[in-house]
Amino acid sequence: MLSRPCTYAIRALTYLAMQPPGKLCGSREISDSEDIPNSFLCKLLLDLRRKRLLRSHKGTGGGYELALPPDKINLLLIVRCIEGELAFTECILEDKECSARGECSLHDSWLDLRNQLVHFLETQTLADLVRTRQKQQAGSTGDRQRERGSLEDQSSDLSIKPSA
Amino acid sequence: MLSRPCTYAIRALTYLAMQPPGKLCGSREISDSEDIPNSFLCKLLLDLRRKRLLRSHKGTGGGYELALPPDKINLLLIVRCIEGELAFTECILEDKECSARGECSLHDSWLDLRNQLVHFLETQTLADLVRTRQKQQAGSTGDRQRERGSLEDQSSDLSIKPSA
DNA sequence: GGAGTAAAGGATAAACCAGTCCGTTACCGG
DNA sequence: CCGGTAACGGACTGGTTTATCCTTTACTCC
Repeated sequence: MLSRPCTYAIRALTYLAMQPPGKLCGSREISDSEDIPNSFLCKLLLDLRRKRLLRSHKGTGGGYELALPPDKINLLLIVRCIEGELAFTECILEDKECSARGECSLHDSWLDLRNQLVHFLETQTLADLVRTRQKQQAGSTGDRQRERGSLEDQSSDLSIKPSA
Repeated sequence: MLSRPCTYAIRALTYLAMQPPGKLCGSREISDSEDIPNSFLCKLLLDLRRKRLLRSHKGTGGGYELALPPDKINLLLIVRCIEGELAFTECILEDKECSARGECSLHDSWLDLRNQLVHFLETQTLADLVRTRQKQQAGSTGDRQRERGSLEDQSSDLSIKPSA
């Protein structure tokens, strides 16, 4: 449904969204925590930086941080960064685009569904994912995050905007 | 969205659904008409035959025909033949299945959407696709289907409700 | 039964995507 | 300004998907 790189990107960004503002995370930290192949993640992070979804800092103590507040980054944005702008524009039955109506036998009913998918991705933001994750972790073990104390602050914090 | 083999299969079956009952079509005829690589199509047709969606006949005058009336073959059936029974059961963010709730941060909202997709595929039958195609061809050039006369009979037949 | 035709199916090849490697560049602290 | 660190980015690998080739099997017609 979503490509592997896409899911990696979403998970990496979610991880970053859970960090206290200003905190930089190295690619290794992210890939270890999220169980993503490091070298591959680096490429994705590079893409995301080029598309201005995150900022990077080289050298000692460097790393990545979100370039936007988590509630301003929706999944569609991420998917389009990774898959290209044409994600979800092509036809379900042919290779071509056929955005015009009536070009393939499924088109009209399919368009509906696709719009729903796009809308779904558009309304789900990193802030939403962070919230869900925190709920899950609170519900289950809830001890993997203990070393960072900022989770509570953030969940109240996410609806506003930080960042430069 | 749908894999290439899936779209090939759907188009091939749609082609067959447009034939008069009893007519056999060779793999070459189908692949030429639908612009699908012939050798690859043969494999797909074989799969579809094994799953009892179509019947094949060897030898002179042989070929393929649908094993069921077009309004009894929905897209989900076809997709599952080609992709396997587990199509659309996996999670959007992880590799695993996580059909149980709350296992990934997107799960609940995603389930909704996935159910809609499955429902969409389930309600669209070959008969529907044939109808749409015929409308399109009538609208545009409308001369490529002239040699077969049975189109009208079929379309009156198709409007009955399938499902379940 | 033999020639011809068409599906069956295994072996193989090309293309694409996911993932790795490794050298380079840039920044930091001393 | 030097060594360490971490992002950058190109070249490469491996596996899966997509597609082809070719031999075998089965059927029809003569």
